[in-house]
Amino acid sequence: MRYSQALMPTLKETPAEAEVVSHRLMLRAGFIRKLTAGIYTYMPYGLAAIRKVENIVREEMNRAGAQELLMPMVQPADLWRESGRYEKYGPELLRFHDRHERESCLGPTHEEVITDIARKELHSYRDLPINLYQIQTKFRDEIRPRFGLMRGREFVMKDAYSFDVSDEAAQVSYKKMYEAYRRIFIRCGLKFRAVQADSGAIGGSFSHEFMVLAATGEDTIVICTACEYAANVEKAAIKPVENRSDELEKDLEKVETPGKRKVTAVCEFLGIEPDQLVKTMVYQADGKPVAVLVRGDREVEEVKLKNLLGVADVELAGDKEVFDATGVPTGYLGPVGISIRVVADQEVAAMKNFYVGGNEKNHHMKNVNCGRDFQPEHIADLRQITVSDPCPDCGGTLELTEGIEVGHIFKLGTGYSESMNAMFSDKDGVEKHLVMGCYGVGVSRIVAAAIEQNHDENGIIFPVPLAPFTVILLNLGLQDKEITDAAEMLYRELQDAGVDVLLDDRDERPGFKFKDADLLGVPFRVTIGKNFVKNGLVEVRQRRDGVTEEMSPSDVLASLPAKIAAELKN
RNA sequence: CGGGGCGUAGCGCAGCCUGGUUAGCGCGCCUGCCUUGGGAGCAGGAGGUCGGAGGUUCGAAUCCUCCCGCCCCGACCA
Repeated sequence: MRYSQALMPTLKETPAEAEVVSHRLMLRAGFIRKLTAGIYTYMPYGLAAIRKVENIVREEMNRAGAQELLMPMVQPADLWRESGRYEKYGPELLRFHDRHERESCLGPTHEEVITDIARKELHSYRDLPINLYQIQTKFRDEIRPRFGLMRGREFVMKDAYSFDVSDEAAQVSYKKMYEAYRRIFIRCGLKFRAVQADSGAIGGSFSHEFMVLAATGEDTIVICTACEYAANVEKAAIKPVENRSDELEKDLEKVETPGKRKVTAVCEFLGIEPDQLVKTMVYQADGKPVAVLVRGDREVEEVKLKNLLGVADVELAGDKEVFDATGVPTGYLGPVGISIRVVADQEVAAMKNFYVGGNEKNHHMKNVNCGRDFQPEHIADLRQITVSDPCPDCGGTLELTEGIEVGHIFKLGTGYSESMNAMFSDKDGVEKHLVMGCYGVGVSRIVAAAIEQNHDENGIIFPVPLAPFTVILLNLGLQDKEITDAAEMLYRELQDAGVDVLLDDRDERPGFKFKDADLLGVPFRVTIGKNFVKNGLVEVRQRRDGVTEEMSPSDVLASLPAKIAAELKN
């Protein structure tokens, strides 16, 4: 590509809308331009990066034995009614009517369509196992799109679906995808972790997320420093508390706590520590109030709560909702004699003689005991894990870190094949439900994540496998025939050697070209200038470490393509 | 949807509080000269429904009302 003919509009200044590094750099380097909230045009250079990721994903999916197909984006509502998700999916599913008033939606994911294909085309155990995938633009009407390509409403996703004869066979398919995903993210040059995850709205029984480690990540993950354990905090199970303290249960007492509503204020006033107090949080679980008990210094993990209650949505209730449901102002709520459902974190059940709200303004209770003074409907793991908790697997020390979810794999089981009646005949002639798995990669998000992980103050530093151009060739002597001839020749020769090369033949000053080369993040920069006229040498500089060498154009040709090929191998 | 913030030239911003006649600055863009190894310099030039609608006023970018859009924090998720 000749820079003089390319639409790669770089910006010196950062548009005000961008907050995170990848978004800022993608705007500055001319990757993307926003059309409206969460919806972007992929400009030529940005699209080239996306294509690089797509190709890696495609190669690894094919290597794992999956087959590519392409499903429709516009889907009939009736299909979604069959799976029960038309009602369940929520407002992320963009619904609309076509000209014949037929209800339709834009595909946020494709379990329904692929299951429809499966029930029509897969009839025998002989057709199985099979794994079908596509790389496609998805639309999810996110509540709050943000961070550029990190969370857009339109985004490029690879989604794959496996079909098996049994749970055991599905486990094999799942493992294959797990391995394929590891290879994909390694080849993309990303630092990542596979973590145990909640299976969320897609449904299913077992799942892993692939997290790129980066401070701007929207997820928090726990990693064990001693063993292989790693999990999303939403999922990270906390070990049950073994033995309850053998302290004697004391008599229940009411104490005055005028104006003290927050845990810290109550503790300070009563001269106690937060771990002697139990807070009562009211949640709306699918619209119905539930009181959730956790120790004063703990946080409720809403995903665990949601799973325990088996509801689609939980939301912390507002002051008014709390008062309407219980007749008690927030801050003084407690489980003793409360009228709404109560669930307790397992830790609460093991505590003795603790403090809770008195269910009366300006009052708390002391010497409260679970089982004696109140009986929760469930006692379960409901709080968020912390670094002071032991590893659920080995008891070792945990670390917390932020991650960007770039892949998610699920064992779906037979949920969809049952609701949509997708069957096959087994060896013994018995009709059975297909056992499914589904596997997603956020292709456009990978580009954003890669930039989050690979940049400096001057711009992007592309890993070679993702770089739209691996070499940028700077002609610093446009007026000088000798320099220009050498640049043109090297440009052709590098292209012939299969290198993605960008020739900067723009009539700009050297500093300008250097800045753009850095901003674009091209891994290798070859500069032809004065030194070529003097002694026939060009400069080769690596973007990542700034290592610079002088050599003849023929040496460039002899060494660079091989070097690049080595980086691509992995 | 709840909370916070912002809409003035392609981009980044000032002006608004305290209304006043041709609405400024930097970058970018166009023309010319000059310059050529880290976003040069000089000269000239183009480019604006001040987000939209209504109102107050002799007069509105500025004050008031409503609407729209965008960004940030939360719930959602590849």
